[in-house]
Amino acid sequence: MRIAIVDDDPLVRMGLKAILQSEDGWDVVAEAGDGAAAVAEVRRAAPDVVLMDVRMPGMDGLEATRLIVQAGSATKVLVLTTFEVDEYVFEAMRAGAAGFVLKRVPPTELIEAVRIVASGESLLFPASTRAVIERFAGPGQLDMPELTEREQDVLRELARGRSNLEIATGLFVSVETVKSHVASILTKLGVRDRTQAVIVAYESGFVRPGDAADL
Amino acid sequence: MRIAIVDDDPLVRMGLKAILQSEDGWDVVAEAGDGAAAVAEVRRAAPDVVLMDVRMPGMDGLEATRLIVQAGSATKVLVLTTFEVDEYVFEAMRAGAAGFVLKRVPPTELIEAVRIVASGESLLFPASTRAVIERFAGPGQLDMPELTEREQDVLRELARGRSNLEIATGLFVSVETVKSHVASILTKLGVRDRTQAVIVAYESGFVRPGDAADL
DNA sequence: TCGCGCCTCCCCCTCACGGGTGACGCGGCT
DNA sequence: AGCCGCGTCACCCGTGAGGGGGAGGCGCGA
Repeated sequence: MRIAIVDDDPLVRMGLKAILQSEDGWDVVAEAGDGAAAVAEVRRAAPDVVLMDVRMPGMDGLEATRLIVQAGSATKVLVLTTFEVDEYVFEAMRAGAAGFVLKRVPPTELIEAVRIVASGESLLFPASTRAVIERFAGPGQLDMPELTEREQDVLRELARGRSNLEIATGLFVSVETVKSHVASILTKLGVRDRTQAVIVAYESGFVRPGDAADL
Repeated sequence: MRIAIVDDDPLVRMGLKAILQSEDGWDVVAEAGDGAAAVAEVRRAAPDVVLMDVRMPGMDGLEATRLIVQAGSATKVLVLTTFEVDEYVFEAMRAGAAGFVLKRVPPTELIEAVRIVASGESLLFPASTRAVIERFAGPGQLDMPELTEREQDVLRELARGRSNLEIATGLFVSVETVKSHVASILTKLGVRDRTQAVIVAYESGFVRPGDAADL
């Protein structure tokens, strides 16, 4: 197992190195103190796993992760962080990280985490998993507080790509009524047309990918 | 810690019960062999955690999970499954499950999992986490193979709610060109209007919530 | 060399959409 | 009683959007 360690604090690097090299056959083949150096080192050493700190001077760990993953290397990135900032988790996932753990986890768990990401699987620490589930699956379905019940019905229909006429027949009302609701939705959401309304619906979590499985 | 066990196999229930009751202060306060009974038992016993099997005769575990979560109880649902079917994971997350683990995990991990979900956090086993990350963060950004480069550019603009004119100025071409690209996109995606195109873009993962952070 | 896909641009035509305005019945709140 | 939000429906009007054509340039492979 070939491992790279990226952290701006030399002491943290030493600590991690000591933990990881206690495993038979594990080798720390590269170290870096900032994102740019990390990208270069990974390109050079082609490790199996990179332990990547988030907060670093210069290029941060998330940007470095993005570059490493987009370079198409087989190297897996395990992001380490001191604080449980949800936004880091989402950014890290989008950057292509294979895992996200807290620095303070016990050595055995850290070793297990490295083993898991090296095998192609992924893991997040429990609080992040909760955040991800909430964001992914959503708190059920958000309820656009400013919209009335009926308006939410219409917005759901909009988000399924229905025309005003289709919505009207589906909701058993006249097209005029639908238009009136749509107009109200547009002004309340502060958008220009139905397309933007649908985008807001997706971005806000009011509807989620998977809701319109058909089409 | 008050726990409910839901599984159609009495032997599995016995096994789980034995494992969980080996912990001090942990009590299995309800059991059920199908989804409907599970919902009723949880309503009656109000346990802290439910271990929920997916495959069951009658109402399955995912539907039962949905009902339990939507009922607004504080009970956390930990879904157990024999096979690593990704689709189950997504359904479980959307149903509101707090965790998703394989039945075959060692007892210590199962106990740890129960402890985690009871504390309000969540966990998934590593293969599921990988699947979730891939689906959530996506493989970067999918590339609608049937669309040409330029058409993908236009679709991205559509997915940000831009009008034809805005797209034209943004891409430094004429409105006519944009209209022609849009027409091509609509026929290729087999949809009727730009709104449906945007929906397809979201549903297919071509764009993801967060891509249009503005608006 | 020819064809073909892609990108670009143009014209005409139709219509669903969206803005503006007004109206009615209903229920709840004061 | 009065008011107001909600849901329902209606009409007019302007315009953006989409369908159906056609056309030229460019690069690439047959």
